[in-house]
Amino acid sequence: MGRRSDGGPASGIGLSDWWAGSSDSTNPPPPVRSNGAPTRSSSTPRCVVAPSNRGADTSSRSSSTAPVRSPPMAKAPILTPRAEDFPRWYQDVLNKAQLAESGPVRGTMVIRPYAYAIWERMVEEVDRRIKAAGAENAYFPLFIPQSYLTREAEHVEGFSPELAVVTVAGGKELDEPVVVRPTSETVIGEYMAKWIQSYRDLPLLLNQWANVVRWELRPRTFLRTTEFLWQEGHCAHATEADGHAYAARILHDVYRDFMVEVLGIPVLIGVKPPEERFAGATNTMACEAMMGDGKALQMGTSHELGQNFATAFDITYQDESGEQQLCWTTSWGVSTRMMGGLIMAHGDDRGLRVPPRLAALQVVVLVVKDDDGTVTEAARRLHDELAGAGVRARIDDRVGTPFGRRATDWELKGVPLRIEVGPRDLADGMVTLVRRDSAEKSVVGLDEVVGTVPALLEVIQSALHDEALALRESRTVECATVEEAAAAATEGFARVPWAMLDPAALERLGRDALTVRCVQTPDGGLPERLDDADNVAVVARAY
RNA sequence: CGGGACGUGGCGCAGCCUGGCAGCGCACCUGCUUUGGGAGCAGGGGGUCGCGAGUUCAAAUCUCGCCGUCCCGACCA
Repeated sequence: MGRRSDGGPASGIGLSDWWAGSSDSTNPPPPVRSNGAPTRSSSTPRCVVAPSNRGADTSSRSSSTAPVRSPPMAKAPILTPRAEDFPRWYQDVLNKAQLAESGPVRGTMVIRPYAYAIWERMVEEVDRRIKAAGAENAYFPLFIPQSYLTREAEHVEGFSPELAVVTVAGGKELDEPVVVRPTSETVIGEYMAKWIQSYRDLPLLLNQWANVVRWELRPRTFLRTTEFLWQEGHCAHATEADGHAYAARILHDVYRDFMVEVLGIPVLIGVKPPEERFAGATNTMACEAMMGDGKALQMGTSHELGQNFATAFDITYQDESGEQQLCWTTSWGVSTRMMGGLIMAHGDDRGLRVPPRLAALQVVVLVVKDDDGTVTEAARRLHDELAGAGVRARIDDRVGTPFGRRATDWELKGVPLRIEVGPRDLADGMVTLVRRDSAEKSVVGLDEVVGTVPALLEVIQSALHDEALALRESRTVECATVEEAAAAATEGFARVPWAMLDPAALERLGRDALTVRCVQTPDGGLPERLDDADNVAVVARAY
């Protein structure tokens, strides 16, 4: 939840060969809108929401024999190569893999079914961990009285520029404007105050899955959108130590565990410097990941709110000795921004690569061609067998569509493993397995597939993780001076002594759009105090 | 808010300067041939040219106004 906190025939032509050759023509960018987003002219708005204030390898059946050549007239790349223009590549992936597009209102997005299925998998996995950590799901309203926001000074100040405020509803001016929630500390605080009477009611561990709205000036699909989906946990604890421990536990056991084990994205954990704290928090901890271009993305945050909200909303309890005490609250969240992280951390020049544990679709069984129905039938049996073994699989038997088109499409979508079933393979009782992460192919007996696939998926899972980790390590530099850090952070992460970063140093870094992403202990742990002498700051460019 | 661009079938664009039947690529539909890496050929459907006024025999094209979008900056993370 942090404010703003929150991826032919010529049988020997490798995809990389296609690109090597020429072609200037990069695929057109996707700016989506064209003419007329219909302007609604209906005169009586029932509800007005206004922003406040400011307004193949492949191919080759065996790669070893693939002749290396770059065809003179290579086809245009499907995607803008990552190295050429990373943001454009990102947009191309969103479009070509049919992940998302922008909505009619600036900053909004439409999440298409394939991407939404991935999001649902994220929700499943995160939700399970949240419940394991003891929190319970609940739901609080989208609309919040504006007066609630104003009760916590820093909170309002932080959020007011991005609020969408409803001033007219039901055909009338409202007596008190209502804000569309940018986060729910305030409403939930109000109810926590009602529900908590004694120390026996603590800790109160709540979570909700919801959408929130923060009016953004520079939206980017998934990374920063005006409306996004997330999970926000809100807890009340008896002591500061309990709150701290729980916020840290969420960061470790829910977020980092999910990101590393399921998303396959290595993340740094650390404490945010004061300027990057959530509005109203006394401490903000975060998971930071490195994207394919070396920039940092904050993937999740966990906050200690001290007694700020407890004071503002009168969240108190009676302790064992009968005294009234103020609670210590925490809040934590991860959002659809993780979809952006997934794309940018794992995507390659062929498109998305979804790690198998996350994938809503792990295996696509592709019928290469079929003249008499036997191939499709064999593919179906294989599919059913895989599904029976718990593999999330689907069949692609659209034999009317050329093989290459279908193969390319599934690669764009990043399905971890493709099983090609064709007449040639089948004649030998074999099928071809093609890994999305490495493009490696292997030929396996029909009856061995089910025994092979689950383990292979795990191999792919760790290969993706390891690749992301290797990238991060290769682009992380230990620095002893601010100038060194400024140079290193342009390409990746610079680790510098936190004690060295006085205001002048931060100012210097800021000139190159570099910020402190988090502060860690020397071995990468969560520091107990921000100002411990040997703390290390991770400096980078950030999304 | 300052600066700069751009609005033409679903998407990407040409046409505008020099007014005269609204075009191209992709996508889509039909048929045939194809199918082990982005199919080919033939045929076909789809557009009040952002909106409104003006000039003109005639406006996508010229003029004025408005709206919208994008980029850079600012702001914000």
